[in-house]
Amino acid sequence: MLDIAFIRQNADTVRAAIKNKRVVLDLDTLLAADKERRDVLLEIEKRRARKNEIAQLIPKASKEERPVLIEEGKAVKVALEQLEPSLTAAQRAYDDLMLRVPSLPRPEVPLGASEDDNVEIRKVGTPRAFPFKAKDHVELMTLHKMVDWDGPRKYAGGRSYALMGAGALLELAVTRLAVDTLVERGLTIVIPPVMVRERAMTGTGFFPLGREEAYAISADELFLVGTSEVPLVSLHCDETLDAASLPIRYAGVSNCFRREAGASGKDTKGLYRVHQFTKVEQVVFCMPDEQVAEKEHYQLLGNAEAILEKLEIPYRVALACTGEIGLGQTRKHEVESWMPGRNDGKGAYNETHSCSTLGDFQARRSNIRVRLPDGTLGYPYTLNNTAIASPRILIPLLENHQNEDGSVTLPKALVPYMNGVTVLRPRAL
RNA sequence: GGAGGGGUGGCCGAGUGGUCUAAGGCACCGGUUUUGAAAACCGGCGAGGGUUAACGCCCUCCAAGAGUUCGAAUCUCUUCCCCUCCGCCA
Repeated sequence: MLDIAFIRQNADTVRAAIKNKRVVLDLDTLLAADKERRDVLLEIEKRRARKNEIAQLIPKASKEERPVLIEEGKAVKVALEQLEPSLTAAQRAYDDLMLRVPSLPRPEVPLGASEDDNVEIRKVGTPRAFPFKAKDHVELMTLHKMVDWDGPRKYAGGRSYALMGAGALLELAVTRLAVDTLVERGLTIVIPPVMVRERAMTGTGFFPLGREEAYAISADELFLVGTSEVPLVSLHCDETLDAASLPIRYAGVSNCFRREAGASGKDTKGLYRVHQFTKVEQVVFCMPDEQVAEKEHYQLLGNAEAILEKLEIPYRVALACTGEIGLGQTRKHEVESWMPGRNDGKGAYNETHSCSTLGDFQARRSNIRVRLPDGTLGYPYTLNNTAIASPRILIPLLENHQNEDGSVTLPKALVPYMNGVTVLRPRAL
């Protein structure tokens, strides 16, 4: 969310952001709604002022004056009752449009419409040249009996799966490795609620535009979160933070739920795109200062890279273009891990992490403020980045570390988390 | 799930239909005093919005929403949250 005063004064800048971010929104409709809302408000406030005046006069009025004032009070009340619905309507229209205004991309964000316009920053690690025919994760996991593919699809629907045996152990292991890495780096671990109210979804920017992406628990008016970013940011909703308490750095561990509406038929094979997964997510609140935020941003990125390096997975980092960054994001880096089995076995870099700065977008929507050193109130900046998301990360993990016989040599860092096992061997049928 | 008690400014807390423009205290900030500090005394001290060149003026906010009334922190209804007890339960 942007400040309406800012929008009024910088309409062209905002218009450009709307266009570059490919958001569907007519800014003039918003500006008109804002004008309408203020016009009606002015009319109503005039009458409310009179209403208050009359209420104060009545107790002091003489016997003769009193009935006259009460009559006028009644008339003002009726007038207000007639005007108020139009204020409610104007306010609602305005609020709805305001929630659709994107934040402004940082100057370094490249202009572009699709991921082809993202700018590669660096590649780390070199994809292996396999001297044998490499298997993809579906083959490997089937071979190791790491997944039950069929049972869950019967009782839980498409894109369902059950991690079994070594597959389940691997998820716990990479999760714990990520958690330990982040705790060591000073983040506070949080296991938050995964069912939240609408305000948390709206407050973090996932609603109203991403509504169809979330699972709704209608009986209780709750929603399943698609990332623990939602409850972690909401942890401080309606609060005024002390400047001294910033930065606040959290690492959330949770299951994440995504309907993948609009992705039907896409990535249906294997565990790349699923409805339910486990994720360790980093969330930071910092002072509203671009330089501070930038430093935090690269720290979050560095944390994710450190985890990938521990897992010995080759990856690349790309700066997402304007068309690829979300409504609230002002800058986003994607970390793409090398997955040898993708792209018909030719291999491809695919997104496993996403590192974003959101400026004050979420803080404004979630009503999170910070007392600045000069005594005034401001909105803290928020940032987030994936630390690990499983099972997606198991794809590059297994595919990159496989051997010709289908066994998988675990990266050293993971061995302690797998109870000392160094090589996973296919289970005999 | 059942019964009961609560929710007032950063915190504590008074307030049960009209001078509530929310008392008082604590905390905080400024000043006087002091070598400095403390204490004492004096003053200041919430947020959001509208309007204005500015000073200022106005509106809204006593958990949230709706209602009664000329007028609501106060009365009614609904919801949320906290506490106590009972029930159920990993």
